[in-house]
Amino acid sequence: MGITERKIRQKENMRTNILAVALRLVKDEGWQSLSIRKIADAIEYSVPVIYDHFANKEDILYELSLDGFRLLERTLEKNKRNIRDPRELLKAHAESYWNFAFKNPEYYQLMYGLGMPCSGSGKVKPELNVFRNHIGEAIEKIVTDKKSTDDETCFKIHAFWSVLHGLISIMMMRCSDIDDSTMNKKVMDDTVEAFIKNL
Amino acid sequence: MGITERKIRQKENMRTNILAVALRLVKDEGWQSLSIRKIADAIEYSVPVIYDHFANKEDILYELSLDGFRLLERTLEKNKRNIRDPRELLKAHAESYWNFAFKNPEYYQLMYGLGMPCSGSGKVKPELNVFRNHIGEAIEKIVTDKKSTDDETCFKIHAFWSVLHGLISIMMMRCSDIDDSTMNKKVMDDTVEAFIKNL
DNA sequence: TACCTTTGCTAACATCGTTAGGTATTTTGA
DNA sequence: TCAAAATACCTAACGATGTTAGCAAAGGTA
Repeated sequence: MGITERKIRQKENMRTNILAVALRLVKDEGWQSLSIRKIADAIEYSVPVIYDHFANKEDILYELSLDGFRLLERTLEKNKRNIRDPRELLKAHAESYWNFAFKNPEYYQLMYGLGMPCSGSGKVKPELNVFRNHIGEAIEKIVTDKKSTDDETCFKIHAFWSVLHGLISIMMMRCSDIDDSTMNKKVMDDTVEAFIKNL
Repeated sequence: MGITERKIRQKENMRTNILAVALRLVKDEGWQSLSIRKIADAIEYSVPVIYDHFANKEDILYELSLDGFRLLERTLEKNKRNIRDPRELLKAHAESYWNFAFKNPEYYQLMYGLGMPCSGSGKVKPELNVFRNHIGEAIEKIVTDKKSTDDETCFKIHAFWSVLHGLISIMMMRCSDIDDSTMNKKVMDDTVEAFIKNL
């Protein structure tokens, strides 16, 4: 039954093609101007075809955001494989997180609903825990040597995530402010440094 | 010429009325469902009247966000009047900032473009400096006693702002996560405490 | 009275997400 | 092999959006 398999492959191709085209449009023109009709145009099919593969526009955006999480997770996992010292690992994670955000601002904005349509009512994304899992793991390794309760560790993870996310999202919304661009990076480095010392 | 003055007053009334009605709609139904036509309906005028007072929808949202900044600034100024010890003042500012965000989530989301339409391409808001000005002032007072460069102070301000904003926006997007609601507050308190000690 | 500005409206345009319904084409089952 | 069922794909529409053109009535001014 090679024929049906080819059909399934074609169907999946269509799906990934829609996502790829959507991402391209977003990178070129921003979230605000992404429309179903533009996607249909770009894949050279009529509009309803898109609804054979996705329930609605939000679904497409959601799926794209999952791609973003997967991409981020891959880089964090690479750190984990390559770096054994937990403090160095934590620093590398922070750096990777930062770089991911500014190399893929479209992804980051979508993943965390920055300046996005309908992010408030969207599904809760379990992938938000990517950060908690990886950064958390590194922090826990550092902390186990010391005398810290689980709660305290959890707080540290949360605080750490917040600084990073705060710095990134504040910088993203003031992107015209070039002065801040070097400063933000330094603030992050300093904060990470201070954090690790205080663990 | 009392007549023309009355007319001007009426015009301003219309303007503030539009803003008030828009805010009400937003609080009731969320940003996503705010529309010019709904506003027109609520003020009992036809749609084009709104465009006599605002250039476009984004302009209305922008103006609303300025109201948010003013509201926040007022509470910070009240702190400044009432609290003299800079460390206590800084703690109070953080608390006020936090409370403002969760008492007025619509405002906060609009001010910082969380899950909002077209926030990316909007004007740069000089009012973003509200935080820098007030929190910065408190931090500087604490720091002047010590040996710190201006740059270091600036970094501290930025880092402090980032933790707060990060905690708030992360909590806002995971609003279903009730467990986090108490934790976040504690993380903030702890972080503020740690920050002040490290200044 | 004649003119002009203001005030407000109706109606339209273009775009959006989404869906109903139809027409070929292909696959399936007897 | 031939009818039936499923698939692939389209056109056309619905309702809602932001925005604007153009017109009518009202009020002030000369």
